Amino acid sequence: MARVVAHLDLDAFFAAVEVLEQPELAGRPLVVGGDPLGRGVVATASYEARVFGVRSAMSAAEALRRCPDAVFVRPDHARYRRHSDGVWALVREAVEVVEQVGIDEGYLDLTGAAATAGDARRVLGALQRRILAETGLGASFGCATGKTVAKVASDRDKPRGLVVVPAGREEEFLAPLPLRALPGIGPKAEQRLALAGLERVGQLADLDDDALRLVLPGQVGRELRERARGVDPRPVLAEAGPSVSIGSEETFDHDIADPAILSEHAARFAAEVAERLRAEGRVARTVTVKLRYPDFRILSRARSAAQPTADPAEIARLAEVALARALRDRPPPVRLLGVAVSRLVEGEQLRLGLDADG
DNA sequence: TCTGGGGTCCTAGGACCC
DNA sequence: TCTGGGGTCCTAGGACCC
Repeated sequence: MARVVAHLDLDAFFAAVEVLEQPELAGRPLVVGGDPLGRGVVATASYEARVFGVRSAMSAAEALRRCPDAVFVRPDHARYRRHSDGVWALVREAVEVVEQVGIDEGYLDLTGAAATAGDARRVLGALQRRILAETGLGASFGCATGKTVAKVASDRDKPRGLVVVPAGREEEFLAPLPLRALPGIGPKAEQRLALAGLERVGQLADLDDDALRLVLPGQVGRELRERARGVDPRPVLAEAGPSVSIGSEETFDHDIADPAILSEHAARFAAEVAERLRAEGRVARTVTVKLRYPDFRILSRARSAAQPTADPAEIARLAEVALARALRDRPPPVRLLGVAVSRLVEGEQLRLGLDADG
C-alpha cells in the first residue's frame, strides 16, 4: 500500500514571527537578515517585500536597492525557536510520526491515518487551521506518496497552500515544473542540465542511462532521476540522529590580513565549539579550519587528535596548526574564518572505555 | 556596498594493510 | 622481485539545504 507523506512548511517564518511580536510591522515590506550596509544576506522576506523581487539568500544591500522602503530586522533565533516549538508541539499532538528537518519545516507520515486523498486533505486542512488559530502562523502543506513530491507540492500554492498529489500521479505532477523546483537540484546541476538542453523535471525523468551518465554522473545523478520520476522511498524518521559536525564561523566586516588576528578568532571559535561539544556530552577526533578568500574560494585544512577531545585548549591547538598550514598554502587576506569539529563520538574523555554499559 | 551561518552528504585520491 | 585487488582511514573539495 502506498504511503501518505505530508510536508509542512511555515510561510515566511522569520518575517511572520517578527510581525507577531511587532504588530505595527503588519502589511509592510519586511526583510529579516543581515546588515544592508555591510555583508549581510536576506534570511526571510515578507510577502510584501517579495513583490519587489527580494528573495532569501540575496545580499541585504541588493534587497535595499530593490525595496528602499523595507524595514530591515536582524534575526532573533531564540525568538523563532520559541514560536517554532509551539507549532511542532501542536503537530505532534495531531500526528504520530513527525520528522522535523528545520526550524520551519518537516515531514509527517499519515499512512494509516488517512487512507484516501480526501482524508489527507481533511486532516491537513484541520491541522493548518489549528496552527493558524493557536499560533498565528501560516503553514503550507503538500501531500504525496513520498518526501520529494510532498515537498514540491507544499511549495506550489504558498502561502497557506494545501496541495495533495494522488498516488500514481507523481510523475505527471512533476514533469512540467522547472528543474530547480526539484530538491537536490541547485545552481550547478541546473546549469549542467541546461547545457544539455533540459529545462523541465520531466526531461530529466526521461533521460536514458547513457545520457544521464554524461550530464549527472554517479549516484547523485541516478538518485535525482529517480526523484524526478516521483520515486522516493526515504522513510519519515521521527528520531533525529546525532549531529555529524559542530562548527562556528564568521564573515568579517573587513577582510583580515594579519595572521595573529586570525589566530585570535580561531581560538575564540574553538572555545565556542568546545563548549557546544561539552554541552552535548561528546568528544571530537578532527578539527577543521575553513577560510574564505576575497575571491570567494574556500580552503579547508584539518588536523586530527590522537584521542577524541572536547578540551578547548586542545581544539584551539589543532585549529592553530591547521590554520598555519592553510595560510602557508594560500596567504591572507581572508574574508571568512571558521572552526568545526567532526568524527564525533559519545562520552566523557576521562572515563573512556570504563563504563560497563557503555 | 554582491554573496551569512548552521549543517549534511557525496566524491576522489593517497596511505596503509591484508 | 613483481603483480593485483579489496577495504579502511583520512583529508580536501564541492553541491546542496534551511
